[in-house]
Amino acid sequence: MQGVKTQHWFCFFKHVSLSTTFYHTMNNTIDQEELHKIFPQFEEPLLKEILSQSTVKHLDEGDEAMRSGQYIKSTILLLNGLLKVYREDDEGNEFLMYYLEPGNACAMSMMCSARNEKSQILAKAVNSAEVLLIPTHLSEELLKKYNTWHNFVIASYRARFEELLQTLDSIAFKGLDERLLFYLKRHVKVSGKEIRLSHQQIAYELNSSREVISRLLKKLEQTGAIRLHRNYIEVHNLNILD
Amino acid sequence: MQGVKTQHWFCFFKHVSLSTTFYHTMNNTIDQEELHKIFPQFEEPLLKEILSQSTVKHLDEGDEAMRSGQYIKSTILLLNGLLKVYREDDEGNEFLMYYLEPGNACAMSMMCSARNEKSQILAKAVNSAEVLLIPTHLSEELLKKYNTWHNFVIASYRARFEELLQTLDSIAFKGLDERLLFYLKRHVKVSGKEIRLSHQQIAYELNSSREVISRLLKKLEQTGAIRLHRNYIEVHNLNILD
DNA sequence: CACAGAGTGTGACAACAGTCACAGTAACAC
DNA sequence: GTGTTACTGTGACTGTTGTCACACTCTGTG
Repeated sequence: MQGVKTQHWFCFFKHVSLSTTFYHTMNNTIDQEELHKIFPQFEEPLLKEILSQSTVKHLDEGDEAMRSGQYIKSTILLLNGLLKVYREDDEGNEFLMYYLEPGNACAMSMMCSARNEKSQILAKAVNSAEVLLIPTHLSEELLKKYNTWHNFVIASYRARFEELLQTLDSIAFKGLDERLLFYLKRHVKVSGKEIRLSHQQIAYELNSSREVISRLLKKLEQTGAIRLHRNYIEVHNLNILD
Repeated sequence: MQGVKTQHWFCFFKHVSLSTTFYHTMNNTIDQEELHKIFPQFEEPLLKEILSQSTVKHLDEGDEAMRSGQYIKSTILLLNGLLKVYREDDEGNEFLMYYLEPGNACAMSMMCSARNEKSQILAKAVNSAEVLLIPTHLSEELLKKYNTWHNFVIASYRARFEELLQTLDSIAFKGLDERLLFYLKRHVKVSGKEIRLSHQQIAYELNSSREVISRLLKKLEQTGAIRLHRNYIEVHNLNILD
């Protein structure tokens, strides 16, 4: 099992970028106007303060924005691209908790950096992505100074908590078939109806095995909800069975 | 199944209080000194502000501090007693997410009240308990005014998030045997080595069935980790298998 | 073209957890 | 005491998921 996973690891993002090929600035800077587009709720002085003290970090496909056990010293905001956030156990198993989209903040980074503690999760870039790193001390200052920022932080906590609860629901109460459906729906929401993943990759993110996922996908195809191809799934209508 | 659960529901807290019979003030007030003992990190002016505008609510065994779908208009702090926090699905299944102990805050209540949204979880009093209800507007004020309060809120978010992640781990990665062990350990931590629960009640909190739990407990007894009695489990050493 | 490697399909089997039926036992009311 | 009820134990069975073995297909490479 571990062998399969390791093998899988290296090819994991091979096909993901084929469909999501939007381009972005390769230089590690961002101007106020761009930032405003991503965070329209932030007022000008807040944007200025953020820009003056933060750094932009570029992530390539598959790069880890934060990993288990790592000390976090910044609040992480996603500028563009897509991050997948995983939970992993001691044996190297992982499963997907939720996605982060542009304009989202990583709740764990806020919590960890505020208390100078270790990360408990793993965040990986699906495609090329850029994150904004806001040093802890600034983030703390902003909290007192800007209501907007404070609300943003609280909202982020809540949003992530709720997504986590949804994931928990699907694991605790649902069979693998429904979990797969939930997974596909979420994938469609962030990446569109062409899912360019192998069955192995999906199995991996659901902490299951390829054969089982293949069988369930086959069943789904028979309902007409999806169409299977090599390395890619065409989604027609996932709400058929609701 | 539903029938069993309903039946079970009414007798759920029957035996819980036998072992945990500490007593507390029955009048719905609390003075500054008491509050300081529970929240030693809060400075005097903060305690005074909290006391001046908050109310104490008494909960009897089994009362719900918050339930799914309810609008939350206060931040909930636990003064004494013990709360169990559950997640429930649409079919009435529930499982235990974590406990709240005196000095803890309900993270969901903070998030919900701040945004005037509905609760997504269910919190029940294990034994008699008292909670402090802090109106939303005060909680918001305190956030800007007191660093201590702000840190407390952030710490609460983080603590609850981490406990949730632990629960998630045990569901996602572990078999029922290990989940049971995890459940028992946590129970011992908050309520001591005499677990006054029926197998049915445990099954319910793990979203499993009585027979399965009985079997697993039997196996555990054979290792010497526990000793089974009617309506109560005597814990010897749960770390034997680690 | 042949070949290698990744991806997919499939049948057989094992393990685990949930369900059912029923028996036995402790606690309690009468 | 009897009877009732809740709690516990147990064997048989089922369904779902994970595992293994292997065949087949697609794609890219030399």
